[in-house]
Amino acid sequence: MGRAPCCERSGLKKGPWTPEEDEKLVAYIKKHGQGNWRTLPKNAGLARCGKSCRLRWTNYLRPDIKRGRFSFEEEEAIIQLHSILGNKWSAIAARLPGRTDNEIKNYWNTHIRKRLLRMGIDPVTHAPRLDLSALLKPAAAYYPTQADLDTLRALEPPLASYPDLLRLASALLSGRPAAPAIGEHRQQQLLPGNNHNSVGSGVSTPTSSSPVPRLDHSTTCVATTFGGGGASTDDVAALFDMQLSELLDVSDYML
DNA sequence: AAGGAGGTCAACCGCTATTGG
DNA sequence: TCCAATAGCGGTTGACCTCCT
Repeated sequence: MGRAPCCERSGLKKGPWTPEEDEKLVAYIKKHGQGNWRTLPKNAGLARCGKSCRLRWTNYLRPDIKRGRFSFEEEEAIIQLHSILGNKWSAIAARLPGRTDNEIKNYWNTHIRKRLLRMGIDPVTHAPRLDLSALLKPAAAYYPTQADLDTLRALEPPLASYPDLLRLASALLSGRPAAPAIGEHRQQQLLPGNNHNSVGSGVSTPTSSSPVPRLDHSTTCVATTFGGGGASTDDVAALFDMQLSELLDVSDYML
């Protein structure tokens, strides 16, 4: 597969699109459909390469694009999906109707990533980087102390406001299985094949080679085998991380 | 008021995947 | 099966904007 010569051809315009160019592109696609991006600019009377036209259309001009600030629900979904899919922006975008991969990528890099870092959460692994992470260290993971739970209880807003996290923390303390939590429910909803709001047909499903496959394990398995030695520290960390990120995410919105 | 710093986001770059001859 | 063309993806850049000093 050779490299596409694309924009390197001289005489093709680069940089920001003018309203006139937008008009031409929209009018052409409305009339003829997307078709062949390579020949589209010529047929539409645009001095742009096909790649540039495709990008402009998919990221900006498409009529179904939702513009404006991301809602809390969207942001929450992005964080959850990113913990499952990693930097698969197109796969994440396919699960957020009206949002483009570029928009989500930008939003992640400029907002969410920084906020997670500020909150002490690693945006790549989604693992807590707070002192709370002591709960997840191998030596303490299965037998956290009462002091550890007290730390969680002292959180503002109160941990009691988040029964799922509290339930998991209590399970950590008692060593008994945690009941299915909201994170599990959401993960079931968000995992490929379980989403009914998915748009587009070319959604790639994560494979074993996914960059962040940690949460491919069933959280139910983690929860029910918890305390019985069946769950790895990573599994527990992943589940706890999901709950914690939900807690911290909500608290950030309250600031 | 000026200008420097930092944030935002549209657009580009370079690569891989897919398709079709 | 091979190879070229094309589509699509994730990472990066840079112009523009806002905020701060």
